This record gives sequence, C-alpha cells and structure tokens, in this order.
Amino acid sequence: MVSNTEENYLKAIFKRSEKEGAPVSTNSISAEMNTSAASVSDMIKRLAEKELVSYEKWKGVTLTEAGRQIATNLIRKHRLWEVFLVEKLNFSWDEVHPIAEHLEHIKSETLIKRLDEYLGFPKFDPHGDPIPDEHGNFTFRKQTLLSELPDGQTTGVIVGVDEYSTAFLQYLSRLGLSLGITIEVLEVVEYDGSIRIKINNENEHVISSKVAQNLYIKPI
Amino acid sequence: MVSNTEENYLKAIFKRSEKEGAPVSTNSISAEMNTSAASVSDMIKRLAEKELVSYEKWKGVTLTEAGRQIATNLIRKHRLWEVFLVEKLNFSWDEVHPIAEHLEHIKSETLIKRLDEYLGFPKFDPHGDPIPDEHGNFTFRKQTLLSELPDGQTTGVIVGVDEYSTAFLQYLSRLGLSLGITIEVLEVVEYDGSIRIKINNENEHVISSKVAQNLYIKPI
DNA sequence: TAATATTTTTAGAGTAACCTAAAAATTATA
DNA sequence: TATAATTTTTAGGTTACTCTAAAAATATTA
Repeated sequence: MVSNTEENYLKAIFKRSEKEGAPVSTNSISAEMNTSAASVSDMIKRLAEKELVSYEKWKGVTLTEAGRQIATNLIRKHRLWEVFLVEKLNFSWDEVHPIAEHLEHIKSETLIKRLDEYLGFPKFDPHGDPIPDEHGNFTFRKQTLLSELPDGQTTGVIVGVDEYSTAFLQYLSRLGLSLGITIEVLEVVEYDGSIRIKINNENEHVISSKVAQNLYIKPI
Repeated sequence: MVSNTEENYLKAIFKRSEKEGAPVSTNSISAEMNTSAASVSDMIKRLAEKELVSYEKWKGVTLTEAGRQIATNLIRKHRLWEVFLVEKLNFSWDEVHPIAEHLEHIKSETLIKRLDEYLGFPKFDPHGDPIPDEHGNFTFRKQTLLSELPDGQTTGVIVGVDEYSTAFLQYLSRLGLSLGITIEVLEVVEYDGSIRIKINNENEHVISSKVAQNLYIKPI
C-alpha cells in the first residue's frame, strides 16, 4: 500500500526529475513539497525501502520504474479529473487544480478507465498539459516558454502554462489569454524583460517577464 | 478542519443514532467503525473538544447540530457520487459503495453543488436510499423490511436494501431482485424464517431470513 | 587548499490515529 | 443486595508524518 503522502512525494520527485534531471536533490523536493529537508530525508528512506526510489546518501534520488509508474498514473488521474470538471461540471480552468489534487488519490483502476472513456479519451487537460496513457507515455509537443522565444521568431499560439494558481490563470483570462490564442511579440524591454504583445492580431498588452516565463507557446 | 477519520466517526455516530437512538454507546460506534472501544473513547474526546458531539463519561454520545451537519453532508456526497458512477460511468449498484466511500471526503462545496445539478438533482441513490439536501433533510418513504412485513400484507415493491456488500447485491441481482421489482410472499417457514416468494408474478424463489432482513419493500 | 557556506542527515520530539492490557464504572444475575 | 459480567475509560505503546536544532558531508570561494 502506498499512502497519499507517499504518492505526493513520488509526484514531486517526478516533476523535479523532468525539470532538473535525475537524481533530484533533497532540497529540490522539499521546495516542491513545502516541507522541511529533514522530512524529505525521512520519507526518502521509506520510499527506498519500498523500492519506489533508488537512493544513496548525499547523492539524491531517482525514481524506480515502479515509482515512475505511480507518479505518472497520479498525473494521469489529476488531468483526467480536470477535464471532467471543466467539460462536464462547467468549472473554469483556474478553479480545477486544487480539487483535482484531491481526486487524483482515489484508488480505483476501473474508475479512471471509465472516466477516460466517458470523456472521450482526451489527450490534453484544460491547461494544455498532455495526459499520459496507462503506461506513463506522454504526447509531446513543440513548445517554448514565451520568455525564451528564439531570435527572429515573433509569433506563436498559446499551448500551455507553467503555473496553476487561481491568481495567475484568472489574470491570463482577464487579458484575454487562453489556449489557442495567437500572440505576436512586438517588443522586449531590455530593462526588466517585460514584453509588449499583440493578441489575436487585435489588442496590445504589456506583460511582465514573470508571466512570460509561465506561458508556453508553439511558434508559427 | 475536520479530518477524514473524524468525518467517518461522525457518520458512524449518525447511522447508529438513527438505528438505536441517541445517545450512542462506545461499543456501538466501535462495531460500526471496526476499531477498538479504546480508540473510540479517544476519538470521542477529540470530537467533543471540537463541539461536534456532546459527551458525558459513561453515558454515550450525541451529535451536535454542527456534527450532524457534517454527517449528513457526507451521506449526501456519498450518494450523489454513487448516482454519478451508475448513471454516467455505467457502474453497477454492487460496485459503487467502496469507491464512493473515498469520494465522499473530497472537500468542495462547489463541486457537490455542480455534481448535483449535473445529475438532475436526484432524490435517491442506486440502492434506493434518499439523498439528503444541503440542510440534511431526507425524503422519507414508507418502507418495511421484508422480514417484518405485517400480517395480512403479502405483496410489495423493492425500494431499498440495508446492506451494501458486493456479495449481497450481486446475489440479489442474480435472483432478479432490484429496485422496483414486485415481490409476493407465498410462505414464511416457521423453522428458520426463510421465505418463499414470487418475483414479478413469475418466478418462485426461496430466500433466507438474513436476506429478508436486508431488503426494504413498500407494501402495495 | 583552507576557510566558509550550503546541503543533507541525524537526533529528539510532537500529533493523530491506532492498538492491548488493566482499571473503573455500570448493568445483570443469583 | 452482593457478586459476576459487561462496558467504558485510562495507561502505555506503535506507526506515519511532521518539525527544529545540531552534526556531518559536500560545494564554493578566497
């Protein structure tokens, strides 16, 4: 049996592995989980006992295949529930993350299979993130952070975000920014990295570099 | 904040109060919860601290209004999720109880409001149990246990069950017994209380007194 | 490379939820 | 009503998870 807490740690390790590569440091996990480094050390030992991670003292942590399976399955469930909440219960994309955070821990393989079917086997969640299949395979898609758009490239379509707080997502909505919207970069301000953009060839806006660092676009 | 465990205790106390009347004994709760009497004593103190139950040593436990509110809301959520699982995800009535046991603890008022709306404000769950409203009011319905059918009465329609195990519900299905089915009592065997019945004016069956003690019917 | 800073682990402790065994109170029975 | 049986509570202990503070190891910088 794997507890909800253990599942959350595995998910955190998976996320950090994707971002920073394995092995993942204790501090990185404690940042992701909002717990002390001491708690992480503790938990890592328990996960290593259960062979969900491999771990050498002072050298960080790597998910085993079993650990990765649990993590990706959790992400799968999280994202399927988010689709359900938006598509069926009319939630908006800025409300669903915290609820899915709980729903993802419901343990029933049949439930998630039926839910997937009921939703028509969606491949992306309401934030544009790919939904992994039962084996933990993700659909990948060309995407760049708006803040890292290569020289010469000025136009792209919003395909995802890298932050899920209500505040951030509501702010995007207020600007008229959502999945599928076209952005053209008119100017990058040297001083603070803020960016002047044209939205859907219509309105102009200035967004901060912090916003640009959390917006994924597909260049066109 | 009320933990999942505390919620489960409140639900257990509510159920036993309905059956046996308040105050509920420690042993009764421990039977309902499958925990030791010592654990119950422990928990009761914590619930009393939080003013979710009122409690005098040696004298049993009564839910406060706040405690009752949590318990009935939990039952509301449980039953709404059961409807969802059966109506939308094509589960059968014998599969949904354990899954709903987890789903009922998801804490979001909005979620349950939207779910209720999405399901068309159902008044009964797949086992025939009434779904309380947000204030904890139940729709009541005339019903008798088949084992307690009054003299003279011989015919009724199945409106509910008093056990939710997969084994019991599957057995009922196999006999052709489900909500809405008409039962006519042909004979009650004195010796062991078993009952010979006619189902929908067609097939005859003999069912044990134990089955009859867990079947609610509305006499017609 | 030696001193300093940072990271990670260990030590020790707290809380929620559980347990068994023993003591205390209540209820049933002779 | 005194004794026995049952119920309930208390005492003391375990596990999962959390923490802070201190020690140990690693990484950085002068």
